[in-house]
Amino acid sequence: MYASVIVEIGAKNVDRTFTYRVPSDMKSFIKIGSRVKVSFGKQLLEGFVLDLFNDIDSCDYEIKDIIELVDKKPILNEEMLELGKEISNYTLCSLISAYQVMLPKALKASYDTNISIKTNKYLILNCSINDANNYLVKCRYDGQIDILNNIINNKEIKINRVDSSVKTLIKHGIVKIIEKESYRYRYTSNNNDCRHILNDEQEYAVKRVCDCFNKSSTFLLYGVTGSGKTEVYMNIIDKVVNIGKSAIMLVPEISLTPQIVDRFVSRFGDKVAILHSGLSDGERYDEYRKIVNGEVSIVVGARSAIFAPLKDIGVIIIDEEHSSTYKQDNNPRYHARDVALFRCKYHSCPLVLGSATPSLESMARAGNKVYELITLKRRASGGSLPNVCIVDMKNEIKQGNYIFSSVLDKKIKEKLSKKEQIILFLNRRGYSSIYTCNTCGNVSKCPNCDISLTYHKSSGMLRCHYCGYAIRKYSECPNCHSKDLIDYGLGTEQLEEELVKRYKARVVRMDMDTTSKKGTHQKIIDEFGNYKYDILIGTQMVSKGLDFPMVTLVGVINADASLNIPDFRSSERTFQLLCQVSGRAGRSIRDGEVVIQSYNNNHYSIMLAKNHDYLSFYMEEMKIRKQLNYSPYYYIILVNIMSKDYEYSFSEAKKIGEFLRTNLSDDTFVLGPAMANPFKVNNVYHHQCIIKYKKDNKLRDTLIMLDNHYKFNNKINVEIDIDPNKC
DNA sequence: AGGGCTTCCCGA
DNA sequence: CGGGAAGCCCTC
Repeated sequence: MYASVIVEIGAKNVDRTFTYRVPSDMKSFIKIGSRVKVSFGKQLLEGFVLDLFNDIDSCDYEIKDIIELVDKKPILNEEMLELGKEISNYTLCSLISAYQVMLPKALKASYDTNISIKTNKYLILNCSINDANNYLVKCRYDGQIDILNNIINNKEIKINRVDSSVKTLIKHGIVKIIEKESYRYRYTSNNNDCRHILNDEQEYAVKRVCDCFNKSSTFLLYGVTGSGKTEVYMNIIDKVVNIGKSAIMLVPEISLTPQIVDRFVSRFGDKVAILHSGLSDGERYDEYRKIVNGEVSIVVGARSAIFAPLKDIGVIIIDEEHSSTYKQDNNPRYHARDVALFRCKYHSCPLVLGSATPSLESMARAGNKVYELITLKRRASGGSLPNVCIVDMKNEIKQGNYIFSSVLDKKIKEKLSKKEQIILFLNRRGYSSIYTCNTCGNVSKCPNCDISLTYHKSSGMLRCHYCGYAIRKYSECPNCHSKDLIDYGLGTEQLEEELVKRYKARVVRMDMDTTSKKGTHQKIIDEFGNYKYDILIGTQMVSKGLDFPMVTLVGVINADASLNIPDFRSSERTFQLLCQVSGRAGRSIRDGEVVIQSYNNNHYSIMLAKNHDYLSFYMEEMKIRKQLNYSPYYYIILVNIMSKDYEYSFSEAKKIGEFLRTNLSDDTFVLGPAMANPFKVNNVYHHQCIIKYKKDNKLRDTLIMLDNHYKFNNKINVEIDIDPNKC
């Protein structure tokens, strides 16, 4: 018997199977999808069996034996084997990396991982109850009597160490030790299961999806913030579980840790497995094993949870479907939505995409009846959407208000006096983003990247947010030795300082710097929820999923930050962000207010966010996308050209641009090459070409040719990003 | 990826 | 001509 094995090396030139002989004692255990150890050249590697066959035509190389079968059961099931091929094909990544990305670290093919299954020891009877009772009668030792009584009452008891009483009991054949797998991660909910009665809109949504349980249809659940989408999801999942099937629920990473998980655990208890980036490798492995062993029927998690090896999936739900976190931004660059579509087809079950601000792509598909649109127009609490006020910061600056406009200032004071809570959003961490010399104009820049350094006051350092480079803040210009240095560009650290100074308020800051340690994120949320603070300030992290009834004011300090990013989706991102942040206010009976400060207060994505007018925004933005031939009218592919050698990078980029233009159809657009933004990261120069196409028969072959041409070239790295997040 | 084998360049 | 670096190619 022979096996086709793909080994753990990710390089393109070994991305194929190699033939190994299956030793006879392995024959009855080895399966397609099994993980094996093999010798490959001089090295020992792990790999996956992708095929098994009995006979082989003569071959001109010597076939080696498989050294070891790593696990009792195959790691990749039939669905995963197929899905891997699909991902590799679609994203042009190596097949092995497509398989590896689906697995937790403990199960990846990798020779040196050693994450073990943790077990607990239990004592059980090793004889009949009668014998045990007889022994009890004769026994004179309290220790043994306690243990034995305990076992008789509880069938088994957990032990941490084997003491002399236990040893004696074992010696007499009365009890024995068994080991059981234990799971490291245990999420306990602090809340009770509080179900809400569905309103008619929610009822209808649940019914529509449940009517399609055996079809692979896709729904777009468009519901304003606070319309009770989560409640709809939970009702759908409840029904799925009741008919004996399983469900996957994806949420964006940042909103995962706190409140949604809590609601799921309190409602579904230990039927739920949770997968997020905060888990250690061991914890993740354990959650994964719960799924494989069929002990859970619901998986809640971030992007990679879409690979959860549940059997018999009844529904997949993607919450905040517009979120860019669903696209992996390194190889393999898969989109969780695409994987979900594959899996829903495979299991013939519905896919639900939910959002208050659906991506234009999804809304357009709903418009074309590819997805079925379900709308939730009302807030579930009956409350109205918060009142949004847009402030023109150009005027405020004239009055000397740089950070807080007079409106925001007044409202902060008002809420503080009423003991209500406030969330302030500022999408920039650190103290100030630019540190510059007033005499010569020299700006502190990262030597490795094309980025200015951000001043972090707490550590006294200037840091690069791209590569991590940091230097101590200097007080003399390195260029002209002037001491006249200033910093500007407000960051969260400075905002925090200002708030404390001005309002004497209790302020807590949530950004990458304050949440890097495990558990700190949750701690901040809990403490803010328990009213230990008046004001929560933060970056992206505070924009999604948080639900605090006492928050009645949300302030956006600088709405322009995301608008000024050179990307065709920046308007869409800004609109989504503003709607989302606004949605944090007034989630209970109290009315909420939102203040948005901006220098572009006439921009449509800011103006339309005022009235949460998604549909108008959709129409407006679609016009622009149509004019500029962008998604969803055209599909986008980004070709990223990276090299440490600037000249070489640029000249190859020009060749690539020409190559694409000559090889692709006439109605496909090729833009560039242009300098990427940022242009230099970690001393690597980035150029890019953008392909915009509707239908192009030559596309796949051309991209594969391009990919093959550069895969052995180690002076330059060419990456092809299908349907990129940013370009 | 990692190792062996070939090639190429420069000084003696 | 020799040695060492750089490039090339193979791994069942």
